[in-house]
Amino acid sequence: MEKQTDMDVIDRLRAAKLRPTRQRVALAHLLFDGDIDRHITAESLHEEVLATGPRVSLATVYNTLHQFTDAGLLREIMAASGKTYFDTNTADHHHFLDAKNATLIDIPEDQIALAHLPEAPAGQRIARVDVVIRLEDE
Amino acid sequence: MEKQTDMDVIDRLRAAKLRPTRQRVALAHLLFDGDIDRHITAESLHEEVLATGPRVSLATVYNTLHQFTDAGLLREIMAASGKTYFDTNTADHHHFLDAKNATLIDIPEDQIALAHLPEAPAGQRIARVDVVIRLEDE
DNA sequence: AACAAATTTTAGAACAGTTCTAAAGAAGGG
DNA sequence: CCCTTCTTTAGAACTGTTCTAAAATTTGTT
Repeated sequence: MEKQTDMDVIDRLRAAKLRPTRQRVALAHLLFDGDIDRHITAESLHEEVLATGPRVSLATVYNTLHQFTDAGLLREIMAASGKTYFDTNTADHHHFLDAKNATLIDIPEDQIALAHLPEAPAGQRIARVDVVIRLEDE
Repeated sequence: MEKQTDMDVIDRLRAAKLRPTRQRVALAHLLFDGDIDRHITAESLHEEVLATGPRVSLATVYNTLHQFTDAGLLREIMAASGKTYFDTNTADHHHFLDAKNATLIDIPEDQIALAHLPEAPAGQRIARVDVVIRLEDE
């Protein structure tokens, strides 16, 4: 995804039924401009927005991350280490976890073949399959 | 694993280079007697031990869970929901996650076939692969 | 059994990450 | 513009976990 104009971002927010406030526009630019997949935490995004954009409180960053996640613009990652990570790549894919550096690395979905999955228990269905490959130093 | 005598448990602790204190013996019985795989948190185990055994502080439960994990008697599970879960089944296996009830269900390893895995990044090796199948209501 | 040394437990404080609260501010529609 | 609704905010509150320093227990040695 290339650098977006404010208008692009505003449309995106409107489509998600979120008012395009100054704060949300700034956060959306940070999250969705550029084409790299990002793994961010509330704290890291907060620091980032403070460094460049308008003043945004940490509470708003949390609110916004959850709203974006509910709207399908972000995905919450099953993280280690107590912190919640959000992934700007909402396609199905998996992760390497470098526990020592608390870092996640994307693995494209087609690089892992899940040959057969068990049945979900009665009354429930599979929402999503997450594979986390934990790394350690050689 | 069947109900163990204190002696069984004490030997197990000694083998892990842990002094068999009253507290650790009580916790080990709760964790390892009976043959069901258990998914516990520090808090849940603390309540359980208070209900039946000697007084054990929450700090000791945390300490013990980490010591048992380091000794390979427990495994820490990549959980959702901020809480840390410990699994008495230390064999390779995977989990269903019922997010609504914050419950984990074991999936035997042979019920999931991981056909091919990507290479670990240079200088690192794969420590462990966790598959979490997130469930939702039908 | 008594002693000293080493380890463990403990209560409570401290801490990190996240959510809540209630008041002030901004956005959208007539 | 004005009114209603939604959003942001600072700070308090909360949850799960770790830390601290003192008291208690365990172990090895006599």
